[in-house]
Amino acid sequence: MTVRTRYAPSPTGFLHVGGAWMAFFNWLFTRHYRGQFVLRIEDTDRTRSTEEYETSILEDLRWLGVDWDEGPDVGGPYGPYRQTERSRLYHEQAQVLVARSAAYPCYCTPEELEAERARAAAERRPYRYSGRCRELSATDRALFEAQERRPTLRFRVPAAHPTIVVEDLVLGRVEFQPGDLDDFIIVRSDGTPLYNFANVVDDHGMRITHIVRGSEHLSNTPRQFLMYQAFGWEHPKVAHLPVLLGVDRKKLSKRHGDTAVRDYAAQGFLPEALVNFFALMGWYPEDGREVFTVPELVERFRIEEMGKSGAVFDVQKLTWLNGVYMQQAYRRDPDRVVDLVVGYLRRQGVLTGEVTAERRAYVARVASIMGERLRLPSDILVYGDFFFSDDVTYDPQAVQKYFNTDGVVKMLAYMRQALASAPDFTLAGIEEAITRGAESFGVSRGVIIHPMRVAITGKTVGPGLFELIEVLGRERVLARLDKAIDVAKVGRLPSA
RNA sequence: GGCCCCAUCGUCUAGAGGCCUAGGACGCGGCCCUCUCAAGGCCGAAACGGGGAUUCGAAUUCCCCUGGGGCCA
Repeated sequence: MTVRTRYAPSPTGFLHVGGAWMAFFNWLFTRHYRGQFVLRIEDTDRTRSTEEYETSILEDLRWLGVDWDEGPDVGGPYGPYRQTERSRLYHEQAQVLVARSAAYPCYCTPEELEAERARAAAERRPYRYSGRCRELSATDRALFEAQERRPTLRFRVPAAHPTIVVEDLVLGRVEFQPGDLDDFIIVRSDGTPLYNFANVVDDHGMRITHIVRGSEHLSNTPRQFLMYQAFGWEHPKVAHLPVLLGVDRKKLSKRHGDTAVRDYAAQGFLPEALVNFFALMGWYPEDGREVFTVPELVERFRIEEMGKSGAVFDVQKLTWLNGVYMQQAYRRDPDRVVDLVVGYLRRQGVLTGEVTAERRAYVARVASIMGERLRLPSDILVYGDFFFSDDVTYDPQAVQKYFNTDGVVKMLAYMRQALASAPDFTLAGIEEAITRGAESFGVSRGVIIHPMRVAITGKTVGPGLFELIEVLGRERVLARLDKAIDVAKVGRLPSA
């Protein structure tokens, strides 16, 4: 039997990392079994659903590398793949249930139901719909209709039904007592289907064999199983995955800051890092390895090994993993990393206008000497803002520490001349000049290097000094040394 | 309120009765390396929510409690 699964987002916002995580595991499970993955758009909330969001969700899924075999954009044999285009099906299937007396119209008004609920609360017993419309006669119905009451459709939970057993692929066996269920509504009085019901119709209609979804749907499962039974359909196998949590251990939501996949994309997180990180939230291979290619994940993933408890989305670990993938990406395709960095610098307004080949080559050189420091494109500015602005910002602590020593001015002036007259301004030439400088002052190179770094970059951290001097070029380095000498003469920042 | 799910270091987790003085990773601290930072190497702090029960022996099984989450209302 071919495995068929689905991911069914509502196009009411951008793809969320929680949703992406769920989509990814559905996809991973499906690909592991060489199955078919269906994308269904649950756009019944017409007030909040938009085409733009739908498009963006498809884009973001593709960006992550999650592809589908059937969906609203590619079609397929079991369409349509948008719920709004399937209303006729829900209506037809509802009538099937009514015809079988598995569902019935309920004319109770919200006020009447509220009264029932209040009474239950007063008597301190759990509220369940009384079932007063269960056995309405034709006359009763005619009477209600005459009052222009618009009925909802309720599913008739079979009396004396045996325990409903859910064999969950992740949670194991979970039992539900039918007596705890009341006759639930499947179609609203305005004729629109409820989530649970539409889901059953869609999943069966789309020949879904395995439902992989969030654990918030576990409680819906017995109701859905009952509906499958009433239809005479075999229910799909189910797997309920935990929900992703924010740092406060609450379900991840927009309150937790950046949660949209495109926010992460915009920050320069790589899809392969994100996807690898997703895999690690809820599943670990037996050998404890953490870095995996997607094909490896597809091969090794087993849904039975999924964790049952909710995982906190830890950006720090994601960032670390992104660094791992950045290095790999740089080794394989430096242009890709340069593109990311250029994109970041443009968004930051550091690069403006057309990025010429020359400008790009400069960024590429900066990126190359950044090495492992580049975990995210933004690290280019964390460690190398001075590459993109001649107006160096001096770190006060750095000035304090390295410009207060006696002889710094003299030493910087000396080195300025040494670099000005260095026969060749290559890495070797620069290193030689500095080494000679240290010798003539009778100090170790570090004594010279630290103040020079502060003088040229304004900070104490960053790429190797020789490299950075070479990339900056003689002219700019000399200008910065001149300026720094003025600063060092005062020994502190000019009070500005 | 009823029902259901979950529970190991700050975080992601390994662990399916003895291999656990509870392992790894991120993060954190220290040392080494080193022109700084990062990377790398070494070291360290850091967890089985509580209580019963079963067993020669429990992180691992069962029960209760607590805490968190969800569905229905």
